[in-house]
Amino acid sequence: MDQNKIPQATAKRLPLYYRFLNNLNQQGKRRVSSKELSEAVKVDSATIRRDFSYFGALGKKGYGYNVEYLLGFFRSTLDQHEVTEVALIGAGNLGTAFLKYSFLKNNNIRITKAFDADSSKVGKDIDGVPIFHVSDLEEELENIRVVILTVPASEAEEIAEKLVNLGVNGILNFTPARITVPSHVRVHHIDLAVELQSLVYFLKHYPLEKE
Amino acid sequence: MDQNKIPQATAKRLPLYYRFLNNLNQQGKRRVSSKELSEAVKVDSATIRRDFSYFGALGKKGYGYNVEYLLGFFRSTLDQHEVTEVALIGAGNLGTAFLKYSFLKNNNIRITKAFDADSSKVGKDIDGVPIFHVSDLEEELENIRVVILTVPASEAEEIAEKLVNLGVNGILNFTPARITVPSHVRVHHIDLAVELQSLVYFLKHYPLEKE
DNA sequence: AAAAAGTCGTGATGTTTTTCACAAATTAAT
DNA sequence: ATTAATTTGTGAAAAACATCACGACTTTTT
Ligand SMILES: NC(=O)c1ccc[n+]([C@@H]2O[C@H](COP(=O)([O-])OP(=O)(O)OC[C@H]3O[C@@H](n4cnc5c(N)ncnc54)[C@H](O)[C@@H]3O)[C@@H](O)[C@H]2O)c1
Ligand SMILES: NC(=O)c1ccc[n+]([C@@H]2O[C@H](COP(=O)([O-])OP(=O)(O)OC[C@H]3O[C@@H](n4cnc5c(N)ncnc54)[C@H](O)[C@@H]3O)[C@@H](O)[C@H]2O)c1
Repeated sequence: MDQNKIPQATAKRLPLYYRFLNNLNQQGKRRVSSKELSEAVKVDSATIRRDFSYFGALGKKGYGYNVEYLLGFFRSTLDQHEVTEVALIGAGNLGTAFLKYSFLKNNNIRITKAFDADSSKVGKDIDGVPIFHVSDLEEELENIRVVILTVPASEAEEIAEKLVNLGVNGILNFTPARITVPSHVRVHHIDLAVELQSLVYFLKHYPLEKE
Repeated sequence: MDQNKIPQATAKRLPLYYRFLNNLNQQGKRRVSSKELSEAVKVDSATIRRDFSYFGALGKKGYGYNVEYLLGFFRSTLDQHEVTEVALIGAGNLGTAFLKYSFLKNNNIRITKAFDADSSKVGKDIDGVPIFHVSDLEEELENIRVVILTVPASEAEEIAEKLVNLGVNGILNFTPARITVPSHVRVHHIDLAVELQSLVYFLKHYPLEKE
């Protein structure tokens, strides 16, 4: 659908722009330049202008961008007018933290169901999100298309396969396992240990100049 | 230090390679090809060979790579022979999940101290990590150079400034705030809401072909 | 011993992403 | 009105990254 020509790097920044535009709007700001936005989101101003330009001419020369207009534009581009329902598998330490966090206000995303293999957790709820047994995935998942995966790494592959069979096509994978999925399924890996370790590596091997 | 010429994209993959090599080694595997590794970590085999080649000729034509040798090489490249101590600021939902997770075995990283503003948490410990009051940062932070930041977004900027003044030069920032730091400080943002939202965006706008 | 199969390292090429730099347009100041 | 200051949108260039494809070498098979 839409424009298949929006670069992936651009697409990844859209939610970021959206959030800052929301902030600006709430602060009552009417206009904003790519330079200001650049300072706020730490993305080069030329990159921001380029990003926006893929969607047409959203700004005005000499003026900048109208906050309200831009916000509205991105709201619909990001489908923020409707709630996206997602499920979470693995209500452990990390999973619980996500369940307690609301993605609704800023992202219009709601975790509506959680699943776990631990029967002592099943039947309870965390911040209003009911926890089902993972064996009930088939009956309970319904038409949810996006899943947050926070199970132990050893379970990841097996669960992922089940999810795919149930029609899931997006997985946000927090396990260290690199799961194998058919090409029509999109997996984003967030590998916290790798992030931490690579930060440490950069610090030791890429000394940054002082000022 | 070392080679300033290792591409950032390569550097980010090193911890991933390291983890899989560890797995292979524990499984008793003696050799591995870039093709096998590629299937495991989902990175093109040419990319893997290119990545490795920045460090010299680590493999042998017709044979592949010796697991133990490669593992040893990356262990020292990633400074895995010594424990890296990090601190965590904000022992809330997300912070607690991190405190309960051990980065020691696979990454040789240990969270040794946590800080929070909530005095009901101060003095306790989570899985052996003591929680101090954030006002004691100066006395307690000592020579810790890397910090995981899991405070509310509104606090991020102020805390970050304090951290920088205390000599921190690496921040893993989980808050949605894009913090401003001097150029000698490295910040890696992990923006969970953005990750989730961009996954949703990709699914709606980049339909993947079925097989 | 020779042939076949496997695999690395890398020059060359292709792709994606970022950045520069400036004409064109608008706004603000004098 | 005129001039100065802003700021966009984008062609062009640069930088970063990924992939192809093959010679060289090793291992395995026959
Ligand atoms: N917590 C962290 O800071 C952290 C850091 C890096 C990586 N991770 C990764 O994130 C994942 C989750 O970590 P965690 O700390 O929350 O672990 P955890 O053990 O606290 O939680 C895992 C949860 O999954 C449930 N579970 C186990 N098997 C299941 C199955 N087959 N189906 C459904 N649920 C099942 C368990 O009952 C548990 O509630 C792990 O893969 C871990 O490696 C976590
Ligand atoms: N939990 C999630 O799933 C999630 C998702 C996306 C983003 N985030 C971001 O991660 C951060 C942490 O989220 P959370 O859910 O753990 O929040 P939380 O409210 O549970 O935890 C924040 C902790 O920081 C402490 N704190 C407050 N002010 C402080 C200060 N000045 N110094 C030190 N500690 C202070 C609080 O006492 C609390 O313990 C937030 O910025 C949030 O936006 C969290």
